[in-house]
Amino acid sequence: MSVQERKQRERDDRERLIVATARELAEQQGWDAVTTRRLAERIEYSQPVLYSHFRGKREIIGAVALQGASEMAVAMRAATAAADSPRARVTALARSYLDFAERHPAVYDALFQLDGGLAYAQEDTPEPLKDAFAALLECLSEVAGDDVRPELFTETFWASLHGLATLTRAGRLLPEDTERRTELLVDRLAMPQSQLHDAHKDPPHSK
Amino acid sequence: MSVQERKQRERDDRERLIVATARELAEQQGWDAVTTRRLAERIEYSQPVLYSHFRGKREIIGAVALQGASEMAVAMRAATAAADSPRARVTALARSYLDFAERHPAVYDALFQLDGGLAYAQEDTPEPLKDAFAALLECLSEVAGDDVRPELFTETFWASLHGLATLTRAGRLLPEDTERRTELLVDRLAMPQSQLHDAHKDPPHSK
DNA sequence: CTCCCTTGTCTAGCAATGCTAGGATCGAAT
DNA sequence: ATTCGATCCTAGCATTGCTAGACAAGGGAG
Repeated sequence: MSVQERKQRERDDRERLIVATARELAEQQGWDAVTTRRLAERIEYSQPVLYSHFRGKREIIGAVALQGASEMAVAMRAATAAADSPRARVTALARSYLDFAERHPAVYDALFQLDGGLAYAQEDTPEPLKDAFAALLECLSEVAGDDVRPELFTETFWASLHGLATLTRAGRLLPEDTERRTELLVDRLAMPQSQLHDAHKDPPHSK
Repeated sequence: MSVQERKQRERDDRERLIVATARELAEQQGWDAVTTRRLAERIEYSQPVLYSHFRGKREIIGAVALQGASEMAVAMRAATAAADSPRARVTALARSYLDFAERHPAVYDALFQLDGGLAYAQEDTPEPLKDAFAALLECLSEVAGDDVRPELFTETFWASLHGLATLTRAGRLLPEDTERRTELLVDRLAMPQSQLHDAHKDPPHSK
């Protein structure tokens, strides 16, 4: 019995090695450089071994994505915990999100840019993904305002951050103004505390 | 001399045919299906012909992207022209942007998702791209507010739209709430007319 | 009208990709 | 010690982007 356990443990180790190596390779040279051959060579096994752990390259990307989602959730919660006002929390959240995307571009790609074969916004969405969204939701609910569902607000804020992250990384936006764009986003999107409970009374519509 | 002109004309026709076919194929079956072989077969030439017009697949994607940028600029200008208040113009702009992304996913991918070998946010950025950004800028300058550079505001708003567009199309966001998310974005990001000239007096900061 | 030579096109092929079939090998249980 | 099953690797397939080199067509000079 113990021998089977050992084998299973070795198998798990190897699976972790595969994911870690894929991630490392992707961070170093981009996902295009992550070929099954190179990956196999780095883990010092032959290619078919990869397919005994994962259905294919997609699932490997998916595994990296899940790992990244967990880390991202941790990072965001840590960042928001250090701030003391709702407003400061949102700023910290936004910074931490964009910082993660910038420092782990390959992981961010695996999560949101590439096809990792993961289900999103559904029941069978993997736990780490739900949790990362939950981390966003926890912080952003505070400043959503009374006139919008917190989920809807979170989705919108998240999409904005995602847009900033991807366009910047793709060279569509110059990185110098990232901080200013972040501030703008937080300033305008997040409801100031004072308006949180009387937003319905005097909505600042012009017409 | 006339014979050379004819040849050049035929060459130009064929180039247009290549781009149009690539776009069509991409819209029908996705960019993955756009292989040099399939493309060559559809235009009824051999693969090397493609390389006498474009350096490679990337440049073909780039050509589709430029075409798309022009069309997008036209669509956005048409949408905003029909509205009469700054606020209505921004809403129309946002809807038209997201509508374009939804109806021409392949073109949108060529523009912002794939590598078409184009320069962005630089001097040598192709004219159609600059113009598409200008179309955004024209409309959004009106509601940027006094405390932000119009360019910065446009970039941020654009990034938000881009985030919504990509996350929705990738299945990360459910399409049902698109309209509500758009409204939220416009409501919060676009400065209401009334606050345009006294935003500096009493900024709604909570601290 | 005939020959040549440029221009343009195609056939065939290369290296790299994701993925798989089939055989070889190793080790555990009898 | 032997059998048998799990595990792994060699070898290969089809497809990809891209290119070299052969080949043909057609205009210009004699």
